[in-house]
Amino acid sequence: MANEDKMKELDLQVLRHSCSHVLAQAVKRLYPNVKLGIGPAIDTGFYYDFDTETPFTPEDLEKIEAEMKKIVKENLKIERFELPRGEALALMQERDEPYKIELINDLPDDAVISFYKQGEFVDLCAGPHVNYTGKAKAFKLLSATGAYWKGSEKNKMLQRIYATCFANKTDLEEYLVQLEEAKKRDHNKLGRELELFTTSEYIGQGLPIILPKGSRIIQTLQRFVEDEEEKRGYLLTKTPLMAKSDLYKISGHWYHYKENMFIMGDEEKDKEVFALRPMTCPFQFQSYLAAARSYRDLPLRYGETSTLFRNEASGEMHGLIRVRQFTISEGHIACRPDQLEDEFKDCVDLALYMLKSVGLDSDVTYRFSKWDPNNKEKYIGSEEEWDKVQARMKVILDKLGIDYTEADGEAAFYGPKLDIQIKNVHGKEDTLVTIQIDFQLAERFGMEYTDSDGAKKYPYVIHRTSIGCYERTLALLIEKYAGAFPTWLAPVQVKVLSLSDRHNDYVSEIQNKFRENRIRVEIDTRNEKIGYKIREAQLEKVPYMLVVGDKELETGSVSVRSRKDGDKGSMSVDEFMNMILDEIKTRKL
RNA sequence: GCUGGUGUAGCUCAAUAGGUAGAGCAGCUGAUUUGUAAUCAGCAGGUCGCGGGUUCGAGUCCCAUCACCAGCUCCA
Repeated sequence: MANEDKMKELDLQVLRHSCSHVLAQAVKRLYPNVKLGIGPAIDTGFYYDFDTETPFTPEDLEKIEAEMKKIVKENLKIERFELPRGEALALMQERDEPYKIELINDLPDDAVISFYKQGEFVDLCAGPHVNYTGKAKAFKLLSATGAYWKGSEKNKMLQRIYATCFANKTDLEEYLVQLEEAKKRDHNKLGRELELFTTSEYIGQGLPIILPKGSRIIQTLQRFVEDEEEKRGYLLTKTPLMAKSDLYKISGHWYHYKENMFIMGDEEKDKEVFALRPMTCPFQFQSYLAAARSYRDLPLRYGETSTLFRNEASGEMHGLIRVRQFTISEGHIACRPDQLEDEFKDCVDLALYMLKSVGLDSDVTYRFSKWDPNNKEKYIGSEEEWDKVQARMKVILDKLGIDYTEADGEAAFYGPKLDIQIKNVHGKEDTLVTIQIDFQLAERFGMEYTDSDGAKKYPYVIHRTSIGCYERTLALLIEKYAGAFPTWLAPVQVKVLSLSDRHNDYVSEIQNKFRENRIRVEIDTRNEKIGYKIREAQLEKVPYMLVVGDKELETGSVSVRSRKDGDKGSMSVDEFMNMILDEIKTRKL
């Protein structure tokens, strides 16, 4: 980013932060009893949290926005002042702002305590700010939602108002249009419109029904993944979808993951209690345990297209991105310490190859997810072990030369992770691919191998996905391509359109030929005008439409229309077939 | 799980202040045999998410519940 752009970005942050004060001032004017939380600038604008007895309605937002416009018009001077801790607390006491008092008490002893004042409004704030409220001309309130104080569900839920603000009206308008455009790509809307998936209230929340077209895309991805894993020496397993609680007690899931598991039976009453599997690891470990292992057997790479069940809280489900049942390209690699680096690198290589193949490689970021040393009960293993394995992982990551951020408290309960993150159309980030180093579960399960010196040792286990879970990946692909998938992924690759019913036999002939060559083809021989059929195929986002009439019938050709470029003229059936087969084979994006 | 919003035909949406549901598209039937983004006509389609309640009367008001959406928390 150029220096100038950075400055602009910074200016915008300051402006947005000031705009959040204007919002808070407006709220205090209209609802004096409301208590102030915090109001920072964010990527897309800003928010402010308020403690209020009666949540804000959409009508309230309109009133607040009108009041904000007044404050902007009043063009109040924004002034900074500092107070010693005692006086700062007294001021907030006097203004009856309990959350601000808590914030002051949280500040370190040597902190400078600053306030910003505009007209009658005063807020505890580090700043900086613009100098007059008149600068915040281009803003818009977007939504009101609940948000926990200090982000903890143990605390009271405050009311958050989200808004956006730009340097000028043009930028604001542009952003709002962009928001609307993004909504059109939303997989949850588009995926249903394109008949890729649906949901049923009789089946339940977080349990999407993948329709034939969506299934075809997933199948294409799955075949690709399984073939590639086979090439890379993976061993395929088919393990059960459920197990007795005994298994999860060994793995630790029973103690660290129970609230996310679907458990069948009552521990008090039943002799055996079963649970649907939330992860595949303990199952694939049984495969390792099926024979005595030598150092020569390692690495052992197990792969499985694995369906998992996780009992997510009801409010957490989202389209295909967050569901209760999903299928994932799951894999576990047992390896010796000296193999760890190469195996890890191969996992990253595999994931990147997959992402590149579907065109998502430039949309992801990397996160090194570590444990939280202040929250040890969430994890198994000792501090020394965690430090050691995290240090080793860091070395590997640095050698890979990828640009990653570090995140405390994001590790799995059994080990640190490299998470490949992606943002959806609403800007919300999720994990697409994860590669984890597990230094503990092998020992728990007694997964030994005999080393060259005759000693029994435990291998490292890498838990990894190669393309993430298929539901989520499909969702992101829908959004990436706005439903217009590359030909190799498209559920329908060609649609053959007849001009009139005398051409129907020829259409069927072409259909059969394409099917034999595994080109996904549909035909439209309805008694409709060609323009109508084209419009429909175009809205279904089919990559190629073939128009056939008398001319084509006589010469054994087809008239090709591409979704992207329109009419491409005529060519022979074989010529077209070779072209599209090549496009599919090379996975052209 | 929490906060707020939404729920009328397959889809998109109407229904004045509570008086018994309407349109476009899709579907079906018929006519039209069509040359690159919508041919015309007719027909059919709804226990207004589900369950209670208030009322002479509820799509409209109240309660509960389910699902969907945005956000928080949580996560692949």
